[in-house]
Amino acid sequence: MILGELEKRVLQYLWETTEADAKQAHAALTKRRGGTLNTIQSTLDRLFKKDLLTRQKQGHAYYYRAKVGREELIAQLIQNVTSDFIGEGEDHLIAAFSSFSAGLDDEKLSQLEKLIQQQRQLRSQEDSDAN
Amino acid sequence: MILGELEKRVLQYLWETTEADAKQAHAALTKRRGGTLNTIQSTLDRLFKKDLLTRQKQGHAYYYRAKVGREELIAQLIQNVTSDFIGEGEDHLIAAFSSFSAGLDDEKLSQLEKLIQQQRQLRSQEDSDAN
DNA sequence: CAGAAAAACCGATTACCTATCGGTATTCAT
DNA sequence: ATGAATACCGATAGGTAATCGGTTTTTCTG
Repeated sequence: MILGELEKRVLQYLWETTEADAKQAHAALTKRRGGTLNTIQSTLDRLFKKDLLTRQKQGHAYYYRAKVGREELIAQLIQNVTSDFIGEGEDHLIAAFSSFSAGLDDEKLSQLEKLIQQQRQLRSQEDSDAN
Repeated sequence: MILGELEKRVLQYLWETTEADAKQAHAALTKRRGGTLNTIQSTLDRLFKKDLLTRQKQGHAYYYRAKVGREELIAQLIQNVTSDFIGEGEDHLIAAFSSFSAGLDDEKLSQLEKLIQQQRQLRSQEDSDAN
């Protein structure tokens, strides 16, 4: 799935704003770029059809919300763009790490390790929560 | 940068084969999909213009080689597709990790840690090599 | 060197997608 | 019911991949 320039901006806007209708989005996004309400409307619609937004009618207008968070979308995009190059049983992140590792300095490596620890910690907590 | 379906196949073929001209690529790729030599030729040319291949004339034909390896390309693609969502000072891999971590089991986490260790080791070796 | 063969190159077409916007149909509130 | 607000539809422009026919250029060979 490919995201156009405007679609990306709309998504980012919705992440900030939580919820908006076409009019609000248009007001917010058109300060620095022109374009009619209709353009925003069809962009929202496209994103909705791509299953990236939810919507709900309130009064006249649909109110849209992002259905996926930033992290989740990033994960989706990475999978889409790399899946053709990643074989069965191979993990996307592992492949990504192999791709990036050469460009990482010591600090970044440590940072990653910390994140891994955090993730582990998070899980043991969840486990005890479940009991 | 977006890669079309055929472009991806051609790249994968070149990673396997190291070097090939249009004719060879056509022979290899067209068994299961039809298409003329010309199609392969223009695809090779497009990839060349995208700076993903190098070429060199030998006899009649250009012989093409992949200019980027698989890992490198994956890294490029990830950066392209995510850069709009990643702020200054934020690292792509770190962001990717955040995106994927929820989907990783313990084994994958350990695998990542190992890779990080390897990367560190690799560096200390390079350091001593340099001396 | 001339002619033939091979491949590159050029241009057109099709298909798909985003961005854009005008015009019409709906819907809602009063 | 009527008018305003919004959704919906359809058309257009612009970009890129895939496809392929036809022409030009290059290279090999006799």
